[in-house]
Amino acid sequence: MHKKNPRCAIAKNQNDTVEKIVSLAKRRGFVFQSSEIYGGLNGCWDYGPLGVELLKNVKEEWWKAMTYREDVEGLDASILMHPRVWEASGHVENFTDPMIDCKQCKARFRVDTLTELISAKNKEKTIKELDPSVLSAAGTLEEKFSALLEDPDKSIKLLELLGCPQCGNKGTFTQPRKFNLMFKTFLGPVDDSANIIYLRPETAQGIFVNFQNVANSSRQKLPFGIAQIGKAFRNEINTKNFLFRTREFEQMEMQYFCKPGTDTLHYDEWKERRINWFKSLGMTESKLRFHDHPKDKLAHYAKNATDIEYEFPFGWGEIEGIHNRTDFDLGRHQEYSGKNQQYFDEETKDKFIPYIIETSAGASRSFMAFLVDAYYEEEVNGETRSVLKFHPKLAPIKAAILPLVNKDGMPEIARKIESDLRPFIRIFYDDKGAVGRRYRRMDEVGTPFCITVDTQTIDDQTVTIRERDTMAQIRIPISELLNYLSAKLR
RNA sequence: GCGGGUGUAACUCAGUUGGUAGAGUAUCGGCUUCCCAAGCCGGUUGUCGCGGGUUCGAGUCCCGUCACCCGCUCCA
Repeated sequence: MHKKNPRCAIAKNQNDTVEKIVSLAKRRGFVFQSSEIYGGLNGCWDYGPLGVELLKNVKEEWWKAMTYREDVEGLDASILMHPRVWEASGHVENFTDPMIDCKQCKARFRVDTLTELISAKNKEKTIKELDPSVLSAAGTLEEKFSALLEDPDKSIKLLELLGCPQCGNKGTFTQPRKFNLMFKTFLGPVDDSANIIYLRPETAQGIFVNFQNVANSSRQKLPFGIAQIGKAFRNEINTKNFLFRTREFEQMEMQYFCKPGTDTLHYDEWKERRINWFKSLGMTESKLRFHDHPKDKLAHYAKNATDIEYEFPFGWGEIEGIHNRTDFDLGRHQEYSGKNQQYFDEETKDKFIPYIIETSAGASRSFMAFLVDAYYEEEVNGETRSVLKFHPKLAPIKAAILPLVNKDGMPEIARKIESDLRPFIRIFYDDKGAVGRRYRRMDEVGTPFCITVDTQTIDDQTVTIRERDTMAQIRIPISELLNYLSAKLR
């Protein structure tokens, strides 16, 4: 009866759905805007009482699925890392492209690739206008032009003289802006450029640099993985779509180290395991798909890459990436650190740098996908019932305890049940208002079970359990409650 | 970053040509209620996003700014 009808049946359009969820998230304490009383902070969100439970459950299920295995170890690396890490990883080089926009035609250009779009004749003419002495200096026209573009003082004037390659207008460029996606901060109390370090833009590097530590201390042999959950930070140009693109986010990553030649096999295996994880927690299968990266668009480190995408109301969006990173990362860290990152295979007696299969899921994005996927509006007796059909393992509150009326000894029995269950299960006690209203309140926050104490309870020590999705009730003895619920939550 | 839209109670929204801010829902306290947002009585809730300006007077007009949404762009 877990029917998966289109959740937009009542919502007027897709945008309404996100807005309703954002509203519900705030009203019921899932997600608040960061620093809200100060007007908010762009792209930052706080998890409220129910949100933190849902997020914790998502992470816990991931942790169990990924590390309760013989071949995967856990790790929790520091957010701050040695600056050389980000040189080795390629982030320093690749995260700092100055960009300009044409105010006229709205085209955007990377300054470092702008030179390719300008004709030689035009370059010469523009340089002559700006500073004729440059032309007589050594070097090719390309080099001179690029040098001017990179010069912080001269590039501004150069850009004023250049026509936009797309629309031809002059003087329509914005100032060049550096989009450095890594957050900078300072190690130590002195704001000295020598002390610049970064907030990690991904958790992966913390795993790579600990490869030898974990291998040596855990006595693992290839193939094996290292898993980590943690915050990462990217100074995104645009934040967008609620929790989907934020500047601070949480990743759930597992890097699987394997022998070259076996990498494709492991890549395929982890692809299947990872999409099945989302399915096993109730995510609608038709809203999940792989999006394989075309070979010509792969990142510099990858041999193969795919995204697990979820169909959000605003379209398909990546919730997890699975990449074959080859020996790029360990190779680079070996090169930059000077420390050997090879693995010695006892059986074949050969040494090699392991290949890495990466599974990198967004905890915040998964949170949002599970939240959006669970949201339904249903017609019940002419009224709209809004309900979050979370998998019981993910539900923030597992069960509510409701005395049908506040008299005849029912509250006393209900309170006794509450105190018996509370050490084991996240529960909620509610005696306010009509029971129908209480059921609906629990539906709205996704509580899978409601335990109701009624007159019959007083006679025979049984209670009803009302199931969220079907609204059907069964009656069981109070003494069986914990067993019953535990089985359902397992 | 550009363009467009929106910011008024916890939520959804009214608010007239500028004249001391409202509704529904929610929430809280009662009464009533034996199973799906029922009813009755009463109570609480506001930096009108923020800052300036115009004005005797600004939620309303102007400027700036912040945040959110949509589109473009971006997303090693």
